[in-house]
Amino acid sequence: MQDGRAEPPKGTLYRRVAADLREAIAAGEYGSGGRLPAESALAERYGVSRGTIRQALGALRADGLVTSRRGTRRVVLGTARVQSFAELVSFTHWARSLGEEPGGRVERVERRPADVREREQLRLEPGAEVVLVLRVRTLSGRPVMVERSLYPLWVGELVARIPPDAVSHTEPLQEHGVVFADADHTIDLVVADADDARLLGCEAGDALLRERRRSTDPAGTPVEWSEDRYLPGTVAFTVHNSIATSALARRHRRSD
Amino acid sequence: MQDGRAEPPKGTLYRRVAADLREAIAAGEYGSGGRLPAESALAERYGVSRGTIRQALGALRADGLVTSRRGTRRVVLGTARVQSFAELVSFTHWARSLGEEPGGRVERVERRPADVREREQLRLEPGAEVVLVLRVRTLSGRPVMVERSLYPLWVGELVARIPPDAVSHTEPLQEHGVVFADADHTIDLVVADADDARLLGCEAGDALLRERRRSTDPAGTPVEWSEDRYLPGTVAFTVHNSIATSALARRHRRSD
DNA sequence: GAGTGGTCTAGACCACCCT
DNA sequence: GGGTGGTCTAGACCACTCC
Repeated sequence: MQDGRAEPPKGTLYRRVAADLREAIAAGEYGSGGRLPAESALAERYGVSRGTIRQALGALRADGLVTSRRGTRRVVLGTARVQSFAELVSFTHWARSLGEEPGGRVERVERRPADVREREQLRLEPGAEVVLVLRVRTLSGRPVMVERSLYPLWVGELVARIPPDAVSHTEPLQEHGVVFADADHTIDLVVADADDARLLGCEAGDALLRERRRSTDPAGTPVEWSEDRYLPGTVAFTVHNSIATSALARRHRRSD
Repeated sequence: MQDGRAEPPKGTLYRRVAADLREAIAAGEYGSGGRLPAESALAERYGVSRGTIRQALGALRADGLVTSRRGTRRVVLGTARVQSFAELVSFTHWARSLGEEPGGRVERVERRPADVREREQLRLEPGAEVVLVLRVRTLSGRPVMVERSLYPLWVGELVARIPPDAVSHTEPLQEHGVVFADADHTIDLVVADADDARLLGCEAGDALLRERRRSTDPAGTPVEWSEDRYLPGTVAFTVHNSIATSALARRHRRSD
């Protein structure tokens, strides 16, 4: 496709073009702050239509790699490595991508009726039950996070069958056809309770970084509602947004 | 455009269609978890091509309002209100959108040579100077955040000329042609230092929620590098991401 | 005024989901 | 097998930036 770089013919056209452009940008071919070739030039170079080029560039735009503005060529914003969705929803994927050894153990599994709020989050009928799983997660043996996950029964029954010392939970779920496709995240600060302190080896009252996450499958059905609490200094969340597409929001908290 | 709803003919076609669909979803016309009409049906209803419909639906997809999957109709994920980019980058915009009274005062303005890291973030030449502005931000008179912003000289000189008691800084900047178009955010937890404690009225050593943000203008030129520290309980950050487009990332912190 | 990205059209084929 | 969204093409016009 392009001279020096390997280009295995897999995936759709625009994904291959996007991957090629990503590599070129990462290799510094256009420099930081440099200008990309015009869409028409890229279309000719890759032998595809302008629409396909625009699809590829749209992906880079969403990742915050390039600008786009009418009247001028696109400008390289940065070379930031973008993590996959799996690395976001799965602690195990994330840890592995860091070269760290993910671990963990299940502290508690509980099946009980869902309360009003839980039913709303998981879009369940009145009287429906949920499965609560409390886990400690470790990086290379060091506890870094406490995870409280809530599953609808059809998912929870699969989760409950996973061995307590299994490293990954999303992987066995995938094998049973439970796919995570969309997630809403809320990030804020919370104070460690007695459970957190015991499991993480900190003091009750210490501050923890909290991520609450609601995940749905490709059909839009909620499959998980989780609250993760991280020890300070172990994790940071990064987001890119632009005047065109903003997925990040800042929310006020009066109470909760 | 669509019977009941007001539809002023402003903006591009696909934006008008998107706005109309957003309203319909917010009004619960398809229900939560309900299915949208097929693209072809929408194209006919609005009298536009399928491509335009897809552009509109792409915007809703990016906001996490609907799913998209080959073979099935789109499903409504939620009705979440999406905040504008301005509400994210500007404290003032954000506060106003909450119905709160934004306030603040400048504590310190300082012009000095940029160090290596600052030069890298703002993409400046060796020897370049920057302007540092330290501000306290309030909601309805209550201090909630300390902001340390770094500007390249050409922006900093404009900022320095803004009255110290001005509520908004981004608005006067906009009037001088400085537009914020893209931003990278990093969110984590940090411990309050003596300055933070004094300005926010907390204890040194207390935990604060930190957001670091690098913003660029439409041409891709860095215009601001800021570190904001929020009192616990005053703010939460929310993100939507999907297997298709992920702008959020979880990063490991060994040190910083 | 030339060059560039943003928008829009009309049509085609394919991969996938469902029944 | 029928319906659906995903991909791709070829062309057109326009709004904007910059020289």
